[in-house]
Amino acid sequence: MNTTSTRDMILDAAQRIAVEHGSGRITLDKVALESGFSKGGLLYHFATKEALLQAMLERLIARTRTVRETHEQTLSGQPWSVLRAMLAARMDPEVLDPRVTMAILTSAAEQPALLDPLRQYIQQTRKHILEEERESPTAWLLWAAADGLLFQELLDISPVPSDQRGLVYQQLQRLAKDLLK
Amino acid sequence: MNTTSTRDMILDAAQRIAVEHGSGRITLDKVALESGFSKGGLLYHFATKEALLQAMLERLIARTRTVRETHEQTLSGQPWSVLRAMLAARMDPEVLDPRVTMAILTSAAEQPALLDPLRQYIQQTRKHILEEERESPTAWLLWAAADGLLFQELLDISPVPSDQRGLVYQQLQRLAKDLLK
DNA sequence: GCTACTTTACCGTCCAGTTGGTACATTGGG
DNA sequence: CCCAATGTACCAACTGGACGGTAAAGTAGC
Repeated sequence: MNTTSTRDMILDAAQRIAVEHGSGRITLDKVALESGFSKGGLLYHFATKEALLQAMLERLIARTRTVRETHEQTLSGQPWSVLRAMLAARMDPEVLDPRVTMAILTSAAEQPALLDPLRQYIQQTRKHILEEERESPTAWLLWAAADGLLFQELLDISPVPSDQRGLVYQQLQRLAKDLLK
Repeated sequence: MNTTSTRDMILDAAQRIAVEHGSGRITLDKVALESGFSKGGLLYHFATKEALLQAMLERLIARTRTVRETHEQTLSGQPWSVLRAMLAARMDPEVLDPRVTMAILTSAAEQPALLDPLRQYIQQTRKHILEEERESPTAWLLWAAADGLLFQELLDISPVPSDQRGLVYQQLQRLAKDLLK
């Protein structure tokens, strides 16, 4: 069926818009223009703009999950392999373009339900972690640190000059290895 | 001059809008209604909507700075007192209502320059920290963790159930004390 | 009557979603 | 095997409301 591919073409266009228009607002008209379809065409495949954004988010989550699972295999057997794989996946620039993330987030401010798939994924990951490790405030703190680094990047509000951010990230990995046993 | 107080009344109204309307979009019409002034009245005091949001942000920063300085006095003499004071100020719910923060952030997605005052404050704080301590990736990581906790709260994407988040915050304070010496 | 402040009425633009189609493929009854 | 009925994919034009901003006309205090 050609349908899936059309939907993907539209989502690709939406992502390109997010990237090109500086993480600003995604509009249906812009996506229509960029994708080569008419607005009516878009709305045939995604009933509302929210549905389109949700599909974008879901695709992003699916890709993140895949990358994480790859890292999990590398780390399997080691303590906290799931959390550490998640942290590693976060750094993969292929998956999580900050500008795309930002575009979804701004829409989420007006439509909190938009992030429901993300919340579900987060809870799955939490459960997955707790299946092999005990509760640990430190672990959740490191998770928050990873989120913080992402958002600092998104908003360009990092206290650290860009050429030194790699060190901070390495420190995150190191602490994950040392603090959690 | 009465101007200052009127400006503050308008900013208060804008914050109330941010809180009541679920961190969604702040509009001039809503702020006008809430403040009791007409829209023309608002625009006399703030030339554009962006100026209004910027003023909101600046007031927020000023308040955060005050709270931080109070904590600094308590911690003065101890290592990393500035960073630790900053982390402590972050926890103060009086200052940083997540919904107000979110409202500013969503506007910032379209107007990146809006956050310039914040970026300036961040760099000041960084400098202030480096005046008494050496570079430390761990310190910046803890800062990122504090940011991450805030954003998780904003977007309701914390992996930790709300009744256990206090433990994570405590862990942040504890690590700041133990890891940095 | 000048200055600081405030209002009312209005404008232009942006944008999600609707309407009423067209073109082409699929299918089932005779 | 033909063709009418039905479904799928897509489009161009339009609608209506939200929203940022403007213009001109007040009004109150000095």
